[in-house]
Amino acid sequence: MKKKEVHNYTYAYEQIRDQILSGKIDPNTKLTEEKLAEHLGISRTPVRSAIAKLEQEGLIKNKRIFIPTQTDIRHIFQVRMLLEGFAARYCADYISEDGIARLKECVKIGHTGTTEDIMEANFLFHQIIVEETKNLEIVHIIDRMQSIIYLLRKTVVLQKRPHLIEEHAAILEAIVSHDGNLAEKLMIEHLQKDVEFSIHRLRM
Amino acid sequence: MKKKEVHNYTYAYEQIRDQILSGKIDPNTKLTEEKLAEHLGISRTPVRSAIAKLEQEGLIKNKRIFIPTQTDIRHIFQVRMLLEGFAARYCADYISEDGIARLKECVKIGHTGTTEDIMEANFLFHQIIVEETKNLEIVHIIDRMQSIIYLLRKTVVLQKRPHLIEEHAAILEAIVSHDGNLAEKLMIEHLQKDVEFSIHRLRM
DNA sequence: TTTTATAATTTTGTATACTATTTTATAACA
DNA sequence: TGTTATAAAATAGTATACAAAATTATAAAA
Repeated sequence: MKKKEVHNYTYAYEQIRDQILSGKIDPNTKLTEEKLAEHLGISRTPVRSAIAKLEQEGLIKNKRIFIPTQTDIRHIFQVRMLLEGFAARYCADYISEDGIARLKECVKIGHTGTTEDIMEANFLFHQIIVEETKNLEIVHIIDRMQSIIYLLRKTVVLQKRPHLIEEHAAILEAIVSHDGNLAEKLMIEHLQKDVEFSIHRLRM
Repeated sequence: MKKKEVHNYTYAYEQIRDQILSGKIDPNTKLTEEKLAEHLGISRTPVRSAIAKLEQEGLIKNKRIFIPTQTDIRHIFQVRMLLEGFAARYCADYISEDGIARLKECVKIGHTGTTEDIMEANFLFHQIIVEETKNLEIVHIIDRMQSIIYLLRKTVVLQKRPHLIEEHAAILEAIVSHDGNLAEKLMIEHLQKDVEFSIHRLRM
């Protein structure tokens, strides 16, 4: 019988991460350990651990929220194209029935849901494909990039990039019909369009 | 004029990492903060930071040196094949003169050097190709995997996997002759052979 | 006014003490 | 002998104090 009390450093990590990702912390403010600690009602020690982790994940740099350059984004998405392209190809052969059902649901929400729903569904569409590889290393790498990916997802959804959902539908279709080459190709093109649209819209 | 005094947590990180990678710490011992701190002549605080970082890099898990399963290794090398395959393809078009010269040197040492030299040259051969992409995201991902990669490199070099250096030479030749497709294909096959050989030899 | 030097302040890095938790050893029981 | 319960020891998590470093404010000089 294990009571898993959550440690303060986990609490601090999740709180700070979520506040950054949801835009609740102004990107220009300097994140000082003492203020964060005071705000969360804990001491500096667990806050330090949390910041260290967030720095390693690239969300924070020099105690400030990290805002990536155009080049940073292109590099990150190059990695996404390679890993998620592979994942899509893999899915065409090995995806589970449950995976297909969940992907279909994501596409459906993409057509009918609220903005917030669409944000979540877009995240999930990619997440499901990645997780279906059962490769935890890939899952972790994508996970570590979520902060930056979130920025772009916000842009393409809020500013309604054309054909976003149709592209998801096409990728799903390629997977369902076991066409791995096509699934990979479509995934790479899809991510490429996200980058170009976002970089243009964010005026980078 | 900035005097960059190295902090204790950096010192601790490097010391512990190097001791693990060089096999100076028995893989079965439990890494306790206090003993490490005492051994390094510093307090627990910077040691804690160092361990946290090493845990995130996958070198340590649950305060013990992490020994990957066969599946872990296959997953990590799947990522390597994707990223380094891309890197090799990229090099065929864009590698610098200096890069080619350094790769040639690695192949040469592979034929003539001591075991230790060959270890270093093998590391460098891959490292140079990865760095030539100028994609820091890819560089960092590969970097975070070095602990596991090191294990396999040790195996293939010490146990003299056949054709190891010849494969490097073939990859280099494909790069020099600007054949990106071939360079990628050879790199993937090369890594695949490393995995199969090592998993067999390590009896996993 | 701008620039530079110095002082004051803030913030981080480290040590240490204390508490909570986990692990290990010991003893009681089946 | 093996299993479970309890005590003890070891270890990790946290708070806090203080020192070192970085940052900011202030004053003096050009």
